[in-house]
Amino acid sequence: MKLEDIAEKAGVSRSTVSRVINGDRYVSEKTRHKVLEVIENEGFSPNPAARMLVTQRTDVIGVVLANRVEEVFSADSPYYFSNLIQGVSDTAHDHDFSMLLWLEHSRESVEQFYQRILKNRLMDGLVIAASVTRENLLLNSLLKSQTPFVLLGRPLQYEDQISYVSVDNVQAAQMAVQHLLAQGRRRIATITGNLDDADGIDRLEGYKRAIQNAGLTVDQALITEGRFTRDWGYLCARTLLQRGTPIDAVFAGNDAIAMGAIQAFTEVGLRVPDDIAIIGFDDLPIATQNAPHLTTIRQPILQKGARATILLIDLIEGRGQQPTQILLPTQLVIRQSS
Amino acid sequence: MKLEDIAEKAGVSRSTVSRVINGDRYVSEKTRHKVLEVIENEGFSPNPAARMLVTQRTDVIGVVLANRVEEVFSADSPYYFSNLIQGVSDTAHDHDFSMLLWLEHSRESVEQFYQRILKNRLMDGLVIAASVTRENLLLNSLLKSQTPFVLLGRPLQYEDQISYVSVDNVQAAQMAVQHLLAQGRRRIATITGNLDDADGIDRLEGYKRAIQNAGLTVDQALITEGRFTRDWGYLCARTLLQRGTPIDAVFAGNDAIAMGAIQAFTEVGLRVPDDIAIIGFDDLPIATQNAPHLTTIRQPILQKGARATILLIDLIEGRGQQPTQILLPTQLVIRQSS
DNA sequence: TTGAAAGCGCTAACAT
DNA sequence: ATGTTAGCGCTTTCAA
Repeated sequence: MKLEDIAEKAGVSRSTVSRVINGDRYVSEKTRHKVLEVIENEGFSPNPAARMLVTQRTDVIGVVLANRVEEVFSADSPYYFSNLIQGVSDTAHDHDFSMLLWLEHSRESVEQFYQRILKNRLMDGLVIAASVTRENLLLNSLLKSQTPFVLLGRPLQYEDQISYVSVDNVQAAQMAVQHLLAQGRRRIATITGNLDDADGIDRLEGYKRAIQNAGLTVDQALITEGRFTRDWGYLCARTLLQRGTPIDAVFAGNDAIAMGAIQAFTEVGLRVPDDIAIIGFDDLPIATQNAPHLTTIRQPILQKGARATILLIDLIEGRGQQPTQILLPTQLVIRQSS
Repeated sequence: MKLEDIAEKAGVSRSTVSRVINGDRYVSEKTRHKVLEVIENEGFSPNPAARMLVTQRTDVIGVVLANRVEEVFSADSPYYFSNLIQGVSDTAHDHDFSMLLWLEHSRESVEQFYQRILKNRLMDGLVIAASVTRENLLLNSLLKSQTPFVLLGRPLQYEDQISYVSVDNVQAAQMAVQHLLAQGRRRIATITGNLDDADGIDRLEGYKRAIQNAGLTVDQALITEGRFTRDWGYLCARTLLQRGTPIDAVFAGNDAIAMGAIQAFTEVGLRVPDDIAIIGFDDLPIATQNAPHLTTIRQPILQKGARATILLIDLIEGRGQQPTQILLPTQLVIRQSS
């Protein structure tokens, strides 16, 4: 079934059917009705390939989850990326876009992965959720080819040339540590997330600022460099314990880290929050699924995906040409662990 | 940049370039080399719209996650669907397909959702991960239009006309309950998953068979109908407690249910496994993230996605026309909760 | 307000 | 082994 068949059945020309489908104003009510009726009866929808070929638009966006598979969807935080995708998906479909999902294959290099994406010409633009150190190839090619894209998270390079959506990690981390300070804690440690990632870097920066603003000095013995996983949280907490430096609170780079840390502290008989307070970041479901419920910073994950997609579609449709940066608000959620 | 530009630079015709790109045998080594060199230099890849238009193939598959959003990606088990998607994605890309992801929008009806998918003509076929009661519209239309598709999970209708990949839930559930029986448990209750879903139905069936095979009688007071979520597990466990019927073990429809049940039992002072044994289904990460570690049935989630995709691509490419059903093996994983 | 016709970039049948 | 040519099903001038 094609346009021409509809045209014939409706007694009009191809062009008129096309006009009806595309909402052109210059069609009489009468013919419009007739044509819509035939389309409805036949359950017709236009061939997207033919349309793409002439319009040079696909109405498809790509979503790139560029962290290594195991980190993205494995043990700890599938929730985070799942919600991101849901936010993108909802918004995309609101604007009649479909969504091509790109996941790194376990048996391929990052370079191959990016090549695969770049070679695919089925997308009008990309939403990229990835730690950005590794994707110079991707970012460079995209910038060079003028392909519209929006980053989820602050890029470490070209910050002013790139549209992105994030939260104010520095400010949020400060808020977290200030909360611990307000509880009377003074020996506040931190277990960072990945420090090749703006989220990790900025949260550490916020920690330091809060400590300094309180008139304390930043003590390297209180800082452990981890990754955004539960296992790393566990390991880094043990490292802190082994160092022997007294601590009465920990600011964790995210909730997964916090859960691992709680486990480590609990195992050696420390009580949370009595002996040691813990605060996380994200407010994932795991935050409230075990005792003690986790005090944490809530960030609007779904909205991050949604706003990024709106931004991308604006870019694709030629609205708002210059790079835009959006920081979404966060919220301190006080529970039992602090 | 198009085929013709490459042709010109390589000093050959459009068709020859096309032949090289599509691996046609009838090209001399010399020209093939020349053409590939130009393609490489220019970073050319062919316009998929043009190719689709003539080949009537898109090399795109769709993945439909048709449960309500909240159930798919929310609190409990994003892990399950995430891994499914990863399995599909890996396999799709092995065969040079891209993957269009379909998530139900929070503000749309199932019917609208399915219409949206059916109207999109950008896919050669579909992998459908959904409880199947609700998608008569989808299945019917797909069957009628001869669109290739593969179901993840056994369909409740048209079972012999439909290709699907699942595990042998009946047998697996029997294995689970037999394990409890072997531990000397005799008052074995079950908290089912959704009973409008083949997984839920078949696991209940397996439970009943195991009970009967052991010479016991199925007691309705030991059966609670739940859903595949932690919350339902919690609620149904409380229901069991309120009924007052003595129980010494619970077969949960999945791990999320099991976790909720453990919480409910622990809250009233029951010890797992001393007072009550629990067994789950899936073997998600949550199974080992809290004490006691959960005894459960492991199912190969990634492989489910992978096999379904292979099946789908076979269908698309005209191999193996008749509907195929695949049941993947499961495994009893004995841990602390039993 | 409508129709005729050109052309988007590719593949594949046919010719050579 | 390579080139020529006719579409694939749409949108979009241009003309009427």
